[in-house]
Amino acid sequence: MVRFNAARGVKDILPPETEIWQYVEYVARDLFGNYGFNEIRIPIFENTPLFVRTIGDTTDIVEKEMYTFLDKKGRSLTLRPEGTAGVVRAYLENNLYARERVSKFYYVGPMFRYERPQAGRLRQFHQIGAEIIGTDSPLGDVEIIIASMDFFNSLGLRGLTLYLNNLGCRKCRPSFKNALKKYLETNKSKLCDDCKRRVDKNPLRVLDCKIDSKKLKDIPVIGDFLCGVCSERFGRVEEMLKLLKVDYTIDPHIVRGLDYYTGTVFEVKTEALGAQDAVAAGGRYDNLVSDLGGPEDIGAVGFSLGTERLIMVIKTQGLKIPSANKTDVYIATLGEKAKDTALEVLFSLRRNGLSVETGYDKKSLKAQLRQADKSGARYALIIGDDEIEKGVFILRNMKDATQTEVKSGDIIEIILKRIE
RNA sequence: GUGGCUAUAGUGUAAGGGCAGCACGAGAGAUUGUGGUUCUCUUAGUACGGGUUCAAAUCCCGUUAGCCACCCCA
Repeated sequence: MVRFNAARGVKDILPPETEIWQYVEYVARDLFGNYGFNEIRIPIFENTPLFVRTIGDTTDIVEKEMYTFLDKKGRSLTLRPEGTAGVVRAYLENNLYARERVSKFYYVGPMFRYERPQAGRLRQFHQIGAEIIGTDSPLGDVEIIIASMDFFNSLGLRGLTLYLNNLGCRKCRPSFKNALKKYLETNKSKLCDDCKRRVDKNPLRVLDCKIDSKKLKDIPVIGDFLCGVCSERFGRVEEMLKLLKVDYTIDPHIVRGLDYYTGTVFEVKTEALGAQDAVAAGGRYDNLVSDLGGPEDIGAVGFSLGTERLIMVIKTQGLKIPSANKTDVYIATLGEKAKDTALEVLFSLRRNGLSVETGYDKKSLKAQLRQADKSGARYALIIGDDEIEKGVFILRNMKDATQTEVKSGDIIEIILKRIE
């Protein structure tokens, strides 16, 4: 017997875990709504060049992690590995910059990266993200950072740390990059093999290499190279965070794996997971809109969080989530006539907004009540042939095991009254 | 992509060359039409493919998958 397996690195999300997903997404919609973000729904796949251009052709994501395929007309398409590129593409394609000064979006959905799977690292995973496009104000940076922290806090997460860095802008980053490159070349012998490759291709990445970062003394620090505008803005971000009493740690090793980042970048890490501890990350990307052919000087900032990782933290910290979908009434029947009556009552109760269950197979009353108990129903409605003769049903309170005969004609009214 | 660990009923585990067991779950029943506790019964498993051996869940090889670290990141 051949059985089918899910593809590697993908996961079924089953009840009751889907309740956590629904709750997390509900809280996200509510909170981002309060922050002025509107939902945007963008395609799962895009033309491949969009991702190559925005994420950067020497990044790991583009070099080895994309699900890229040809369609029947030979076009190269790619399953989105992240959300920002698609959002910015949609923003430009729909000329949203002409419609409003600043656009704020959030999105929810699956992303795809061909990586070796591990707990918290899947090939299809889910992100919730938000973007502010149309301003380079430090207030945007702070809104994005605080929206993400508030989101985690409102779910009750503990043990999170916010790490912050600044990557500089078009003006100041090149001088830092050159200094770094020069330094790395003279110290090349100390580097690991991966980093030796990076020196030419993407020197910034050496900064977050765990092997080398400790060995390299007096390596250039971006902070010393920031131009006036960048350091002023970053100072303002720090001021606002302090004013709002948001704790953070400056970490010069945060460089991000996507090339479009400029200025403020951040990661939120948890102590509850293993090596896959980044639960959210983001930053400013002031050049991306113009790089994709849009107007100059449209600043933007955004972040995304990994839903699977978030839910892992929720589970390991044992956080409570409100449970939904409780059965109100379970209908049990006795006899043949009762079946038809029960059928009518079942649907009319449901049409009155009640959550009602009944059994599918012929079973003893005992078994039916057992099912009722298991379903968590507050009431069992027992419909028997004898009672039908008298024009009544038996309404049993499952919690205190009391039961009363109620007139069958009044059943909806009575149950609605008791349930509320 | 590199290195390592692991794989036994739905779930969690035991058996470490010689009869696959336990707990939970699920289903049925315990004097006729009344749930939860208790008791009884039933259900269901050695991931897949090879090899060694009289004999393999157990040893070996391969595959697949999960996990850990690296890498990377959400």
